[in-house]
Amino acid sequence: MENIEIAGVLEELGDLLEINGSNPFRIRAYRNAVRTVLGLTRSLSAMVEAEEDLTELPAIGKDMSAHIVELLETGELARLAEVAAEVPRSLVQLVKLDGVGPKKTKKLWESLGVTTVDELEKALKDGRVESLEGFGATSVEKILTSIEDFRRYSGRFLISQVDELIGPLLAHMREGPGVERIEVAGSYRRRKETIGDVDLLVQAELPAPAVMEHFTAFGSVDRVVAAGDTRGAVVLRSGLEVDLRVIPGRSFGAALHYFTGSKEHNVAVRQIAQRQGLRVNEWGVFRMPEGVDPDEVGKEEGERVAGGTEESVFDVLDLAWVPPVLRENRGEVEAARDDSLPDLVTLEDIQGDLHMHSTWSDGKASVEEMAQACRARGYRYMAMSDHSPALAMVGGITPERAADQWEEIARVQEGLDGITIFKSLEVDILRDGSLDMTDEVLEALDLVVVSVHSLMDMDRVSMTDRVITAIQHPQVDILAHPTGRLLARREPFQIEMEEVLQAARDLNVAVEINASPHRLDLNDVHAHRAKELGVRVCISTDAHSVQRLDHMSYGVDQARRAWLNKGDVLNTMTLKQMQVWLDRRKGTSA
DNA sequence: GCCGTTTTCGGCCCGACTGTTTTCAGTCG
Repeated sequence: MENIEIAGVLEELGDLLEINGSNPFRIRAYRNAVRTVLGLTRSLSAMVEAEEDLTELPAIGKDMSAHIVELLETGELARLAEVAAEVPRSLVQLVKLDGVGPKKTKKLWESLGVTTVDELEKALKDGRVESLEGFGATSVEKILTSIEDFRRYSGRFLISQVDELIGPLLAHMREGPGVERIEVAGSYRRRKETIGDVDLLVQAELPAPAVMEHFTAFGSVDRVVAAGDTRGAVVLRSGLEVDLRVIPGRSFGAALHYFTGSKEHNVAVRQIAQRQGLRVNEWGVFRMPEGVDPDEVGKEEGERVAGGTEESVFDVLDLAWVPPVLRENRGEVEAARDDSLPDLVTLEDIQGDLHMHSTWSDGKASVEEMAQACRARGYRYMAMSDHSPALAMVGGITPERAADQWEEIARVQEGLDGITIFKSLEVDILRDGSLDMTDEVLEALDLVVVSVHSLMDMDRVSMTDRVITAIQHPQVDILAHPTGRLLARREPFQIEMEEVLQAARDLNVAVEINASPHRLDLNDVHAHRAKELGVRVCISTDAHSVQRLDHMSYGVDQARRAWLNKGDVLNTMTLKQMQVWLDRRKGTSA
């Protein structure tokens, strides 16, 4: 059983316990355990196999550990069956609807016998819900809308989609009356791969009803969800929800920190504050007078000690300012305290792009157009890495055509100075781990990228063997999009990434962070693990057009979320260093 | 259910908005 499936079972059990009215802290314990499991780079199955003590993992205690072992051994969980005997499992779907939580779910089920979204829809339409205590005509309408949305946009938005969608909104808000400053917080500011909704912060003197009016009047607003004094929410026609908070200047930094999250990061920061007798909320940092119970006083009670800027919030807690990409409570708070935060790689550090396509396979631009575009981006080198012939549908390059392409590359190179074009191919990894190209051609290439494009439903052991066999080929330099995932479309294939990364380290092969916003593969957890193991990470766009070369920034964001610094990233090397690296095996085998 | 500079029991982050139960519970982030 895969980690993601184990996390799914624990999450479902947590949801059911919540509907059943269990201790809220027990529910939180399940949520925390799910988070830990999803963040692992190794499969729990392998860890249990190696007789490792799972309770060493954060948020995994005696019970969780036993649950995991039981799931691995039997594929089932007796505790889940027990709870499911009391609470129908389908109810977890209801809790996921906007405006419906565990309490209302329980009420709907106990009073009306509703157990599924379809049954709920029926009950909403025939008036049975409206007559229930705690519900009314308005909530019926709201829930019906959530059901519609749930069916229409059952997903999150890619960060690149959000970039496109909110540009016009930001421009609109900048023209708003009394708007002094505007920032996007939340997972967007943390540069996560996908975004659930957008958190917009506007600095203005309160009260500021004109700001809220201006916000809800934006042209692309489909409907207004909420519109209070300081908080509003709208859904755009694209289905993207945008939350707006209006914040006075004295609190803007505290609010920016609070709404940037993550939730887990905020909890960790609050705990530190608590130990220092300070209270942190979105309005500022406050020192509480002796003997005053924070629960008994107002939100801005006590002596304000910080809040205008984000820096001031960290500073008063004796923490270094933490880049938003690191705020996931994965050690950044401790690092901020010890002043040991990483010096993260930046887009300016990138010296070249080592994975792209041209019209020789399925790209839209010629070799020359791609080369010109790379030079215009200030790169010193690039790899022209079209597909190998296994991808017949995209016109992969056969051994016979390879020489023709090299001629063209040589011709383009002659007319270009300041950038070096590496002869390359993105070679398919075949079923048995062999490469879809003759050794002769592979040896003639400057740089070899390999990747999996077929038979993605192999079992984990076979897929892991397949990929490791492939990178053992002495000509391989980079393993591209190592898990094959397509965000919001295709799950990663099953592979034991820990073993692959260790093999890459031993073989001195780099692994890719594919910068396409549809892939961002490796993910942050795996890329961080690569760094820990000393595996070189390469950030590449896999661009199929000139414009998509600009996706590099998404890849850099992903690398930053993985704590990578310049030295961890292959394509921050100078041309000279890169040429030495590409020759690395000649030195060792001689 | 987890965890320990608050340490094996007792605590676990905090506030806004909405609708409806006219004083607050539920939901959300």
